[in-house]
Amino acid sequence: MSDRSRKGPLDTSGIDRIIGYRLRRAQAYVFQEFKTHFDPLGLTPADYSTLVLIGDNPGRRPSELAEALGIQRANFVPLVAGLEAREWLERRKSTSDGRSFSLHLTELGQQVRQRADQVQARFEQKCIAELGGEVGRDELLNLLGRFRG
Amino acid sequence: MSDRSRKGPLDTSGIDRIIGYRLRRAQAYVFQEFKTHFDPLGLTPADYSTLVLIGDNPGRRPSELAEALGIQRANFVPLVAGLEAREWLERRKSTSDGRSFSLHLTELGQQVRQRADQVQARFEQKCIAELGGEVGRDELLNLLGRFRG
DNA sequence: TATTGTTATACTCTATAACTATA
DNA sequence: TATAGTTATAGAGTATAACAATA
Repeated sequence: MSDRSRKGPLDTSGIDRIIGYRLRRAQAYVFQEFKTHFDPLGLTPADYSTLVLIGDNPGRRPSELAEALGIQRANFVPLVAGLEAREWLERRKSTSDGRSFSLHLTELGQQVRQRADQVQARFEQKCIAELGGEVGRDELLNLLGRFRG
Repeated sequence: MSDRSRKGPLDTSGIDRIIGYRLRRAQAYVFQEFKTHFDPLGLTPADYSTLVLIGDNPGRRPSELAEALGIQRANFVPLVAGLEAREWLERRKSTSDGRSFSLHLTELGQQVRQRADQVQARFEQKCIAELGGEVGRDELLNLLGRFRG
């Protein structure tokens, strides 16, 4: 029996206790699954969260939305440009502040959001099943919410 | 009262129910905190997990370790090169397979790992406190482990 | 033929500084 | 002078294809 060819599985107990590492692995897995679900719609995770946030908060400014999403306002620019190019949202010049404008979903954008919400609901059910039911999902969101709180 | 200057906080209830989004936010926060803790040691999150995994599994091949870490073996190359350049690990040519070699922590690498483990233990305590105690930590790791399981 | 480590490359995400036009 | 949106850019992280040496 050669000692080098078959050593059995690796000991991952050390890295498996690192919260940040486990968060990275879980996030990578869920994002990958998310992408396969949303690929037919042509929506990235960032696209979808932006669509939802603007849909729920019409008329807001880019910098407000970027901050709520936890991204730099500079990185929000190409995101908005992409959604605008597909005519899913529109910018309306602010009457009170010439530097700024407000963001709104178009009719088409609202339809896309509705379809995306249905895909999200299906994907959410898959995640909930993996988490062992809605109690597990609620507990996970609760625990994640304790960071930064 | 101008209707545009003060609209109050945004409605984030939509995005806050998206598991992938919440995982991204939590992971970004924990990684950022991790980095501030590990900056004095010159260790990135990937460096530290690699150090731990090799320390717990001396003599393994790069492709085994890369797979266990969930990264491409191509992307593992510069990671190992960086640790080797600092003389924290060494490669020993395999006697049974001329293509491969085994990875081991050097004495210096083991010392660095010990110091890093202490930093990690402190950081872990901070995370546990934010999670409301060890029960919260255990529950979080348990839930994260249900993905991909 | 298949596999190991490697190189090259490209694409995404993220972070920073600086510009412009307004305020 | 300060702020909003924007541009440019650089650095990570990640994914793929292909190559040389070895099996």
